[in-house]
Amino acid sequence: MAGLREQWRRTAMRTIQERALDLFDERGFGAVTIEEIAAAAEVSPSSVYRYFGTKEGLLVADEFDTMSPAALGELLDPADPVGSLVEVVRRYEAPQHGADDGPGDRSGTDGPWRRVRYFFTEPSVRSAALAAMDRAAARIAPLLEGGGTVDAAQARVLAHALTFGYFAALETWHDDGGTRPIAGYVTAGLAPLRRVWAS
Amino acid sequence: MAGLREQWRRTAMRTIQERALDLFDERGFGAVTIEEIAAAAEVSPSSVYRYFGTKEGLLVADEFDTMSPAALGELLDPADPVGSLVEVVRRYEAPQHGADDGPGDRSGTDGPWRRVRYFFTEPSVRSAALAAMDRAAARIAPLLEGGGTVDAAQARVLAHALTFGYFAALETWHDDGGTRPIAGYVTAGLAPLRRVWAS
DNA sequence: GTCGTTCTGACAGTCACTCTCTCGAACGAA
DNA sequence: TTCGTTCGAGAGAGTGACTGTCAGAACGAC
Repeated sequence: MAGLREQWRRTAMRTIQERALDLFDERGFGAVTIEEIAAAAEVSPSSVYRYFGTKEGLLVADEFDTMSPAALGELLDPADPVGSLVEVVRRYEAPQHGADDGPGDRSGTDGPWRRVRYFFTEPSVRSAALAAMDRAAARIAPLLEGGGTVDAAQARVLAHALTFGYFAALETWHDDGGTRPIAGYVTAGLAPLRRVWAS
Repeated sequence: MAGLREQWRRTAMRTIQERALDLFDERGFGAVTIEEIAAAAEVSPSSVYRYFGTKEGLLVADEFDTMSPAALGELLDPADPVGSLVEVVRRYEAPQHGADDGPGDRSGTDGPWRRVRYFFTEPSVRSAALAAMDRAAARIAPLLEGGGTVDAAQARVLAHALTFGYFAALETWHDDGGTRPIAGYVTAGLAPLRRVWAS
């Protein structure tokens, strides 16, 4: 059912991303070419572009981008978007999101840290991450009109406030060293925004 | 005092920007090369890069980027940032911001419309605009800690909420055709955010 | 097995952007 | 005014991200 083709596509994407991360960590983002990444992953450069679009996409590729609107709607409570966001982050942070290697040293594996670090150290990647936040905002904006207390324009503003507020919290987390759980930073950082939806 | 050098630099930047806009409007952003812009403005391509850094910078170059922190501090009231923002937009929209051509047809001249249009029609320009908002947020964040009611992390979140909320309002304005004043869209769109600073 | 579709890799081309170097013109001081 | 100094402009070459197109191969359905 999974489709043999689709299955191989996923594993190919994973290995490309991993090889890319390896090279980036080793020599720096700017010093690695797409061609080298393709060679390391044993695919053609064309495939890298087909899968990720841009070089930055290798780091920013986001499962939320491909999530269906319906699934997104279940995640987000229009009455308490900040709480929903914290919950999503908390679930996302739970184990299993470190590839499926057993317990042990987690520093070099694939916590969020490894990818996200580049959001805040590599300007072009930061820009791409901002664009991803922007796309996310466009998707959740309609979901915020729920209560009927805000119109479409305000929903758009609040969606941007949420997604980029999240981004800001993520940066604080990064600046702190990226050790403590992200959810705490989101809870604390976005606390003032809760007043928007307070009764 | 103005420095003869600095003066010519400014006029050069103006003409480059105007020629670029002309070409973009005529043939589309993607179909114009830096080389053509440089030729039209009678400067070298090197100068275009020196002045604006990137092709998108031609449209996103922002006087707030170069504004001193002190001047920024005077514009922004930590107790009512939304009101301050509206006030800045209102002042920015007042006449005189249309170059120094006399009254008359304003459609083709240089209202905000002409540049801002590309923020929402050209993806790469949108991305650059988001980056500019991000830089602005980094600059105003420290100013929001005024009351002592928010810490640095929360100030960063709120700064992003403000700047990208503004961006969202701007997009609504654009989608509406860009005719009515922007300040109205900012006031209406950011209204829910006022609750954050409500006593 | 066979056909239509879809994905892949190869290739070439464009252009944004960087780096380096040289020259001339503006600046500050005598 | 004049003489160093400094700064910016232009020229040129190079890199690499990204875009198209195309032929061939693997896949899925029958």
